[in-house]
Order: sequence, then C-alpha cells, then structure tokens
Amino acid sequence: MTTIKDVADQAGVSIATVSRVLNQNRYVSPELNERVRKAIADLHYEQNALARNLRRSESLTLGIIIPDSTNPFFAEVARGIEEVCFENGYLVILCNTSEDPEKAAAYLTALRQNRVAGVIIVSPGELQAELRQPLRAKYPIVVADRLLPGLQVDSVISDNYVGAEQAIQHLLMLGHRRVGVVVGNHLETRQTIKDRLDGVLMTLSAAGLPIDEALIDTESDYTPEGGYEAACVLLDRPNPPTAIFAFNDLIGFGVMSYAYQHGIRVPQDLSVIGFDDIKLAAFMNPALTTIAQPKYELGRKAAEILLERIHGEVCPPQTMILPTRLVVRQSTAQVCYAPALNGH
Amino acid sequence: MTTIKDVADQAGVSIATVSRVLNQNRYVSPELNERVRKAIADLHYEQNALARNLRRSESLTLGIIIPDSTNPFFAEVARGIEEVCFENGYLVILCNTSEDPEKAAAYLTALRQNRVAGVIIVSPGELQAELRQPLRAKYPIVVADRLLPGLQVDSVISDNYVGAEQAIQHLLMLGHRRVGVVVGNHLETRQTIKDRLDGVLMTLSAAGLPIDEALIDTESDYTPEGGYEAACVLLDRPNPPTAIFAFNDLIGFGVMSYAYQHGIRVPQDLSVIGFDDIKLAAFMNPALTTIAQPKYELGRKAAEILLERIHGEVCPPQTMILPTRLVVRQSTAQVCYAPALNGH
DNA sequence: TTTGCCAAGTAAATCGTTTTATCTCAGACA
DNA sequence: TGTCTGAGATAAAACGATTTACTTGGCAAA
Repeated sequence: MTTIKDVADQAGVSIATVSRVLNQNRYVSPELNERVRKAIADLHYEQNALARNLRRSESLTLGIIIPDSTNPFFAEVARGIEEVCFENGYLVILCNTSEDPEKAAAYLTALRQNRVAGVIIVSPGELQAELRQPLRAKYPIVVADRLLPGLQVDSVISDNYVGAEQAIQHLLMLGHRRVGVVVGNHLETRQTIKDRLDGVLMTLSAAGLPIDEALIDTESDYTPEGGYEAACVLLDRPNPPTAIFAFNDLIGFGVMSYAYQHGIRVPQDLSVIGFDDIKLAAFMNPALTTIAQPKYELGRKAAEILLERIHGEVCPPQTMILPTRLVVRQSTAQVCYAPALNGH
Repeated sequence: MTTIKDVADQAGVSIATVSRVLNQNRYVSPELNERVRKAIADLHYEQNALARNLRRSESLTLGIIIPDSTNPFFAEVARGIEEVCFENGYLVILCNTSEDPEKAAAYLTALRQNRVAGVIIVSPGELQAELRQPLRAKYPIVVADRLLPGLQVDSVISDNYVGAEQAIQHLLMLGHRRVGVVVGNHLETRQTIKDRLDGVLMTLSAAGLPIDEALIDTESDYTPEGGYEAACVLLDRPNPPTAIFAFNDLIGFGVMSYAYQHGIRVPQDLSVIGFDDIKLAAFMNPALTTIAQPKYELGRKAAEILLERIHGEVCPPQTMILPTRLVVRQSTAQVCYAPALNGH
C-alpha cells in the first residue's frame, strides 16, 4: 500500500511537506504544492486514517448506541445522526444494545478503545449505571430522546408532556370521556414515559374527568404485539374506553389490529391515537392519527451538539426540547356510543 | 490517558510482556501474568485500538453500505450483520447512500482510509462503476440482497425467482386470472427485480395465462406512496386485476391503503400479496399475505462470509441463495367477481 | 566443564502519520 | 562585511501499540 513516504519520494520533497499539502495547515509554495498533488494522483495515494488518528489521538468517528435500529422510530433518529456526521466528514459506528446492559457496556468499551470522538446515546435505558463518572471523562456524550435524571449531559428530547396533552385534548375535543392509555412497561425507568403520562393525567384532571386506573395499561412492551394484548385487556373491561391513546405508533398499530380482528370499527367504535408519527402511520387502514415527534431532527440536533462539543465548545450541558405536533388522520372521530361496542 | 508503558512500569515488566498478556499469544509465567493483570486493573488501562490497528494494519471494523437504514427491509438485514459482528468482536460503520452514487463513493473512500477489514454492500444500486477492480484489491467485499452481474464477489441473496413463483401460484390457486404486478422502477438495473418478474411471467405462462402488459407497473418507487399511485393506475384500467402482487411490502401497504380509501375491500374485492414480510405486515388491516425473505439471515450470512474471507479463507467467490416462504394472512382470498369492483 | 538448547523475558524496530525543532538561504540592516 | 530575520523547507521525535530479534539463565547431554 502506498504511503506518504512514497509520495514524498516521487515528488522529491520531505514527508512533512506532503503532510502540509494534505492538511493545508501551513504555507507550501505553489510549485511544490503542484508536484505533491501530482504525485498523490499518480500513485493513487490514500491517507492512512489509522496512523493519522493515532498521531492526533482522535478519530473522525462517532458511536451511536441505540436499543434497536430496526424500530422505525430509532431508525429515523439514527438516520438524522448519520446525515449530520456525513456532512461533517465523520463516520458513525452503529451499536444496538437490544436493551441488554452488558451489550451496551461492551460497546461502550469498544468505542472508547477505538477513541471515537464522541458518543450519542439514544434512549439510554440500560446504561444508568454505566454512564456515571468513569465514562464521561473520556469523551463527549449526548443523549437523545430521553433525559438521564441527575446526569449532567447534553440532551435532546421532544416535548413529551405537551405531546400527551395534545393527544388527550384532541380526544376530549371529539367528545371522548373514557380514554384508555397504553403507557407501556417502561414507566418506572423512563422519564420520557413519565412525562407523557403526566401530560395525560394533568389534561384529564384539568377537564374535570376522573382518572380510572383500570384504563391505564403499563404492561405492554412497545411493539404491535404489546399493543394488541393491551387492547385486548382494555376493551374487555366492563366499561370499555371509547378511545385509546397509545404511547407509540407501534402500539397503536397493535391496537388497531386487535380492533380489526374483533370487528371493532376504527374510528366509529373506537378512536386510536398514537405517538411518534413513523412513516407507515399514514398508510395504516385507517390512517393513524398521532403525535408527531421530530425524529429526524432529534438525531440531527444531537449530532450537531456533539460535534460542537468535540470542537471544543465549552458551556454547561444543555437540554434541548423539540416541539411535537398533532397529526389528525382517520383513526380518531367524534365519540359515538354505538351498540357494536356493547355487543362485543 | 494511561498507556501500555504505564502498565509495564507499574507491573515492573517490559511492554512486550504486557502486550503478550493482552493478546495471549505467547507464554507468560503465571506470576508475571498476574502482576500485569493487576496493574491493568489498578490503572484502568484500556488498550488503544488506534495504535494496535496501525501496527497490525487492520482494524476490527466492518463497513456496511446500504441505501437507507430506515427502510424496514434493509434495517433488518443490517441488524443481522451487526449481530454477527458483535459476536465476533467487530464494530460496524453504517453508511447510508440514499441511492446517491457520490455519497456511496465518498463512503467507500473513507472506509478504505480507515482500513476497515471488509465491506458489506447491501443492494448496491449505485455502485456499479465504483465496484470494479480498484476497490476490490484493497479489502474483501460481500454483496447482499443483490447480484452484481459480471463481478466476481461473494453474494448472498434470496431466491427471488421462486419467491415470485410462490406468490403467483398462491394467487392462481385462489382462482385469480387477472393479476396486477407492481414491479417498481428498478427493473432495468436490478437483477433482483428482473428475477422476480421472470418468476411472475414464467408462472403465468406455465398456467396458460396471457400476459397483459397493462397490468404490469414499472413506475413505482419502493414506498407506500409508490404503491398507492400504482394501485390507482392499475385499478383504473378498463378491466382491472382481481389481485395485485407488490414487489415489496411497502408497496403492498400503499396498495391496501389505496383500496381502503376508495372503498375497495381487501380481500373480498381485491387480493394483495407483498414481498419481504417486514414485521409490520402482520399488523396491517387486513394482515398482509406476503413472501417472506430471510432478511435477518441474509445479513448474518453476509457477515459470516465476510469474516471468513477476512480470516483468510481462499476459495472462488460464492453465491448463496436463501429460500423464500409464502406467508398466508388475510389480504388474499378466493377470487370473486363482485359488483363492487365494476361499480368503482 | 563445556556446549547447546530451550524457556521466558526484554530492547528496539516498526506501522504511517503529524508536528516540533532545526536547518538553510536570501535579503535587510548596521 | 557580518549579523539578524524570517520564509520555506526538512529531519527527527512523537503517537501507542505489536513483533522481531536478541539476551539471559538454567538444565541436559557430551
């Protein structure tokens, strides 16, 4: 493989000069510049990033730690990150944790060993402990989608409280008084989820509605399967809800699927509203009404903040909160106490 | 940052000995071994992968080049790759091309500069030219999801021909005689798509059915939006199809969405079958019948083959073809010439 | 006792860069 | 004329590991 030395020999200059030409960080006379460039082209020289990184003791690489890149929500966040990185000449290393703390820890170690310039952690469920002091000293970290309570670190999240508020308000506006909520099973550990639930409870209370614990499901995982089962539980209650607010779109899909399979018409018999606005939400039958999170933007912002840190920005850790947006489609409608529901 | 030298000093041995302990590639007496390990632990030493890689002139990193990691199909393939890499101590660098040849080329260059151990290219649409001689000399490449005609390189694909055959046969079995096919707009460039179309045409011919060009759409891109539009075109024909075979599930979603929005009942009025079996197919309303590709397995196999190559396996490039599988759900049914369709 | 060999370790070269310290040569100035 | 200055280039020292080639000491065979 051709090295900088070969180039230097070919151009009849020292390797230092070649390095200068490559990095354009000091004056090199036009003539030598030209000779060096020609030599580089002739030899098809390609800089060895390994050597460069070693000497500079930093690599133009970022790590992204994510529960599951197969989940449409995370996939879009990751995509935003990757895009910003590419624009800035950084590569990204993809690390799926599958919510496994050991895997997450192993990845963090590997990233540190590879001297990545920084790490973005998307929805750090399993890294509570890991993320304390020892790690943070080594390289900048930005957390996306979720705050880590008590940890001073840059964060980018969306406004989960307001998002939930928007969802409930929309349902109230349509006349719904019994609203089922599929919170999911991360209520204990995730601020994100807590915020959403707070938004729900506050908004219901403000409307003077009682909170019926029986309508709040916290068992489901955040998949369609989970949503399906949660719907089964909620809709089998003696006094079932006329609307269900699913804490993510996948759950919403599951709820709609359950309804479809059991002859419950959406939105006539049951309104369903999701959260995230993943791409496919618009193509469900009926199209899913949902609270849009700026997923892509979440990733972009996280990456931008991280790059600023890497380039030496010093200021106290910031938390950026991006707005959510209600997207009304077909899965919600004016409440209607149809016999179909009771008959079920 | 603590280096191997610090460890050597602390343990009172040479750095070579420390290196031996780390790599376990030569005998070190139990006593020194212990002293070194203690020093490593005491100092919280972490090997500098940059230095190691430079010296070894290889990095424990793979590149994965993919059109769009946000697409559920590609996301699952990528996931398979990542999993195998993790198991083998490799990291993966994620490169989305967005089908942009320049971006792809830029990524390939960056990967080469970083001396990745190898590259997996998923569905290399835009790299035809790039992938010729110059690149391949540098590092092993495995291509997934798609063959590159004339290029001697390891490949893992699924059996697209048979998959298409299965789909059509299923529809024929249900009595459909007019089958619309949403081929998508990559027919010219992608062997994958050609194979599927071949499978369709052959199976129809074998059944003695005439091929109606008007029922074959090659305009759509591979998204729900594309499927929606294609459905619009196909179902507006004078003599519309009773079934539609979408060349991927996303297109299928679009077709079903169009049907839903226009009062066409699936499967009573129109059968729809997809290709890929992405996770959400099962949660569509109705659940989408589809041809399952072993997406995850595709990624795993590609990664496994690449790792073998990296570890010195020498044999002529192989092509691995994985089987597809018909998954019957609710979106296909016995044909029935209902008045609803004509009325539309 | 000497020789030779083996085991267990170390010193030093090496990987391919960046960067610091050094050199050289003009031209300016006293 | 000699000295100083600074531009423009180079030589050499990092960076932090791996690995080759060399040491050393002990033991068995001659």
